[in-house]
Amino acid sequence: MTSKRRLGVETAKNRSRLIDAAVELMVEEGYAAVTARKVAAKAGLKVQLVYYYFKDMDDLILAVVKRNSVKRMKRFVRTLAGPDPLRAIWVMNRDSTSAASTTELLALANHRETIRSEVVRAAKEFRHLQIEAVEQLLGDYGLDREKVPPAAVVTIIAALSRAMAQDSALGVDEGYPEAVALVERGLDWLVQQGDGGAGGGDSVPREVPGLDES
Amino acid sequence: MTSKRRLGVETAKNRSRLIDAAVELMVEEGYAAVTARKVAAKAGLKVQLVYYYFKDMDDLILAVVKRNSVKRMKRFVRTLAGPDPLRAIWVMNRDSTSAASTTELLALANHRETIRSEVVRAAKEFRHLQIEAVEQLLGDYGLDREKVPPAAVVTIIAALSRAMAQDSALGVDEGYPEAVALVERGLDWLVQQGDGGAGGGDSVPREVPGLDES
DNA sequence: GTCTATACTTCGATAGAC
DNA sequence: GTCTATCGAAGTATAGAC
Repeated sequence: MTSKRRLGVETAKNRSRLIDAAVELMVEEGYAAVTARKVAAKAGLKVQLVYYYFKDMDDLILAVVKRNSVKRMKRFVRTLAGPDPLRAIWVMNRDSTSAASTTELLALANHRETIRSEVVRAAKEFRHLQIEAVEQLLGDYGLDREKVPPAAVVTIIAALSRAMAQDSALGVDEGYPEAVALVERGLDWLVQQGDGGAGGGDSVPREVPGLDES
Repeated sequence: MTSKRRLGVETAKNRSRLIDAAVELMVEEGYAAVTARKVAAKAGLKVQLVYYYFKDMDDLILAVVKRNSVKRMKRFVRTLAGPDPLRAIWVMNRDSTSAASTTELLALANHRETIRSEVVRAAKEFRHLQIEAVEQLLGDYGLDREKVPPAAVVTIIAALSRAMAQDSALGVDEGYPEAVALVERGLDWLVQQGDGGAGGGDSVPREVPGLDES
């Protein structure tokens, strides 16, 4: 009813190519460069195909966001399966391959409602899952939730990771080595609480965490 | 030599208005909306004045970035003058009035070289000054730099602040109350080391910082 | 599904009169 | 310093033939 033009299948090969092209463009040149013409050119297709597969440009961007969310969730589930999930979460967050597109998506979400709601939805879901996982872990370690709130740990780790990814993309690394070292110390300590000095093997306990009296 | 067109004074009233308009547009609609026509319209001026005062659009954006840096530096210097500079730095970083433009500028810096170098320059300078200030403070408090590295403290605080500002702009606050509380606890503890339980008065020491054994 | 053709808008940027 | 006039390039989106 709403639109005269009516077509566009979901699992088509060219549709996927257009999304790929859009992601590349966003990373390389920024969201402003994601135009129908450029996307089509990068995908080796004609402009009109963009409008055949997507309602409009917002619809294309939305597809990019969703693909992004799905990929990240899959990685997260895989990550949790391994040993030392706490540090795995940290490393996963630190991974900066998707840092560039995250920055762009964040900026985009501020100004386009459809994008915003999807970004927010995915972010909340992801955050909750991480908190839940860490709650479980710290519980297993027998740690007091009051002293080491899982939500705080996850949030600080995520914040530091994102900032580091954003800054290193620009070539700014001032302070990060020290910050990372401090977090690592904290994680060492947390994990050490867990295996009680028996299981792991190569975990080097060292001392107390970061902010302790001298 | 390079350009035929040659004019544009630095301290003109209309020049400043154009920068104002550019900032507003960037915050409200994103950097892609900062076009010569829209900026002029928002400033109530004719399009051509944009090109009279600025070499090109990049030049305008650059002016926005510089104004931003200067403003932030001034706030920082003011901030350091007061009592409890450590917490003042934290509060200042948390301030989210400029969060929106920061997100945009960050995204922009990834793709435009002239913007990037200025953003990076300002970021590094600012970070160094903060680290220096905190080093001084923690030194006064008689704290061991190995246990509480100033660079790590500043970086984590800045990272958490930025992430929180970005997320709250979108309406995501999951985990932040807990993270903020943890940081506050840490700051309480640090400051407490400083005034030895004498000076301040209303500072409630409570206990040890965040990541301590139970 | 894909292409041709096309309408309309907005953009950056400049030349030159006043 | 500001305005009129003007380019050409690039953008979104649609209609309709094949």
